[in-house]
Amino acid sequence: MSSASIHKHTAILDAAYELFGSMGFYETKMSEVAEHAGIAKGTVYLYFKSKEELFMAVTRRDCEGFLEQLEGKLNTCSILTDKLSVIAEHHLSYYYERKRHTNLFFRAPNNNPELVAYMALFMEAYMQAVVKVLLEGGASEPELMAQAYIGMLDRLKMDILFDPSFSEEDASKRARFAAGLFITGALGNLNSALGDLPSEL
Amino acid sequence: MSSASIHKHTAILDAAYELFGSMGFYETKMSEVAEHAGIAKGTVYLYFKSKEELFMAVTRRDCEGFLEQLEGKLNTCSILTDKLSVIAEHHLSYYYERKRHTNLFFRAPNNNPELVAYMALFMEAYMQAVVKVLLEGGASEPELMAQAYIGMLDRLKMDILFDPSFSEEDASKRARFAAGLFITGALGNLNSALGDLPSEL
Amino acid sequence: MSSASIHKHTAILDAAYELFGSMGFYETKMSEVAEHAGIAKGTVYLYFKSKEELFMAVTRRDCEGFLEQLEGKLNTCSILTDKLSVIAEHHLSYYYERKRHTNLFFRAPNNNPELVAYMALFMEAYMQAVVKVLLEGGASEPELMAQAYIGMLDRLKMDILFDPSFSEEDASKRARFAAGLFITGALGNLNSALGDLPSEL
Amino acid sequence: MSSASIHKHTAILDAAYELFGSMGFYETKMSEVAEHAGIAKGTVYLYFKSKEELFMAVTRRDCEGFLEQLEGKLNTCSILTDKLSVIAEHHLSYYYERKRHTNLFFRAPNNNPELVAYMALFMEAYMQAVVKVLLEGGASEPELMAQAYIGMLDRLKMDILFDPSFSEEDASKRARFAAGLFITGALGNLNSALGDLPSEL
DNA sequence: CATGAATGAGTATTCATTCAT
DNA sequence: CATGAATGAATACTCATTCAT
Repeated sequence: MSSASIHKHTAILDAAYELFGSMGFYETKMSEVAEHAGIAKGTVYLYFKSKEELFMAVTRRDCEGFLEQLEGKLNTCSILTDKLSVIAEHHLSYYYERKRHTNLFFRAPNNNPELVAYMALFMEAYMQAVVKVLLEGGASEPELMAQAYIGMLDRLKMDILFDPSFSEEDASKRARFAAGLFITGALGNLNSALGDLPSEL
Repeated sequence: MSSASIHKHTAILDAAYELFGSMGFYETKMSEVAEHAGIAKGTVYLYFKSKEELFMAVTRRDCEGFLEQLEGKLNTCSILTDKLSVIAEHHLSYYYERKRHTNLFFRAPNNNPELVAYMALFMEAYMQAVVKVLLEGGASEPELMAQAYIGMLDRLKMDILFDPSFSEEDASKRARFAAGLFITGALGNLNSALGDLPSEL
Repeated sequence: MSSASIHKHTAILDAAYELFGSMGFYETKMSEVAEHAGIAKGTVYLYFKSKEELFMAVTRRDCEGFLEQLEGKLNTCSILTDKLSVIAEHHLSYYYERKRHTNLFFRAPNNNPELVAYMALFMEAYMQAVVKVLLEGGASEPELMAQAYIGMLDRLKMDILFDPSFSEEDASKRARFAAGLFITGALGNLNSALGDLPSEL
Repeated sequence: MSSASIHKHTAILDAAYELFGSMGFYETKMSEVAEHAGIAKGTVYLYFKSKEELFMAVTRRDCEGFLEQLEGKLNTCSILTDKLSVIAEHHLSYYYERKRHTNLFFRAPNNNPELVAYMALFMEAYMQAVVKVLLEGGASEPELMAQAYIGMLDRLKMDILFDPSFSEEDASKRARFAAGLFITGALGNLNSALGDLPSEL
């Protein structure tokens, strides 16, 4: 692929990310993607053979970016708790930067097995990244714990997406809260009523 | 509304729930809904004035059912930890029963402000139900903690939706795990490396 | 037909006249006609077997009223010029009263042979009424002259329909103008250039 | 616009003129227009963005043709009476050629302000063309006289439209009759009863 | 006679995709 | 490689009419 080709390929992905992310799959028109990318409608099909494939490519690029950035950040620290904090900060700041593009995930095409499969792979990869950290801490049931941690983060990101007044600082504060809660649990935060806590929990 | 009318109203909602839930909004045709409900196409429009309004009605009925069932279950126990377990069990079992209908949430229509507003209300109501429980335990920052707990549960439900071999018993086990992790945190589960835990967390 | 029936029959015609006249055939809904008439949708069909038949009935009643009123007015005078004035005044005042209901004529149903035939009959009857007057004056080619006179009047009524500021007095003035022009021609109104008028005209 | 585009544009207008003219707006289907034009349904929308816009374009082309031809014919003669004859001949021959397409005017779409506005403009332009001729003859009240003349012609054309046996020669004869009547009035044609003609007429 | 719930035929319009240039 | 004119499948919604009550 020539350098001009690569440039055009990227331009299409950028335009598609912008539109799919803000409008969703069904409300985005291929002609708009072409227009945004500054090329002709037919040209899009020289690079991506269908709208669904283009959506897949956009999703893939975004997810890979998420994981690569996470790896990079995790490599900057060695202590377990720092790593858990890094995960939380990354999750929330990533979505903070993408608050205008949430429909990439919420409004994906229906009935596309390939996309479902890819999203499962992505979730698995993300989980394994967290599992790896937890295993350094000797966790038992690391996969469930990883899922739980990711879930906490994912829900705590929601206000970021929907509350326009949410600041980057708020996001960061939430990240620290999440890491703390995950590590120490709600116990220390709840009163003595929990003295009744059954031992089997 | 006559009894025949109510019956037809319900039949349409049931058919729409089935189809929206499994195919998503965009891939569900009004003619299919009518056929499933055993009535003529035009009749659907006597009960719901548009496809979007029908989708809203289906969503509303489902969300209200979720909250009502949760309230009912919470009223059967009084101890804080039991309540947290009940929440977890409810969340996971509810989705377990609906594993074939996940697209009701994942593939909703785009650009529908009314739907977005309703989902925000629902999330708020769910969160408040959890907050109420946590306040009995004297929690500080109960809203963030509620969000975090719900997030954990939501992610832990994912395998239920996507893994066909997932059993109801697996769901129940996950619920207990989630409640335990939320209350005591990962600390007890991780090794001494966490002795380094910075105090500000 | 009972008195209640007659009342209902009339109520439907009145409602239909109102709606067909202001909205046109295609933009008027049978359900609206029923609602305006204060009866149920199905009841309309007890009196008129289709929308087209109802439109025919409305048209027929209106045209018959036009002709009957004209006859009545013509009977009040005996001089030829008075009668021509009466025709003109009638034509313009009739449409003046109906300015809100022009679509009864302009927006009739397409492809309805029965309606086309009726309108031809009406025009014929109107023309014959004028012909009868002209014959009293010993006109040759009375039919063409009648058509021409009616045509003049019909066009002169247009401003009435479309110009909201048009007053009843304006309408009356136009009627007198039309009668005068018809009788004496443009000749007296035009300058000597018409001295060149070829004899064969 | 390329030559192929212009050709297609024209083909659509021709097909639409044929169908709107004979069936009326509401009974003409866009798919039929496309079929008549020998193109695909979607292609029509590349040239005209809606059925209403297409109707407007057809109407506009027809009305402009009417006025242009009239101007051309009027320029071929200089004497007032000739010009009045030309107007009459044009009016009647034009509709004679279009006898199969009367519904372009009689069955237009309802509630289209743009169309109503355009038709008003057309009528005004037509009237002004006649007014210009009358002013050369020094007429007072030229606008009312123009309207009256046009009205005469318009009514005299009706038999052309509805009587299949009407010949082009008949049309021409009517045109001469109309011009004569307009200029000299009915007076010479009526008997002495008109001696009573009140002076104010 | 009166009702109004139910029917289902009918159509304008969109937009992903193709392919001749 | 690039274009953009052309295609045609696909679908929500309306409303005249019917008929069981």
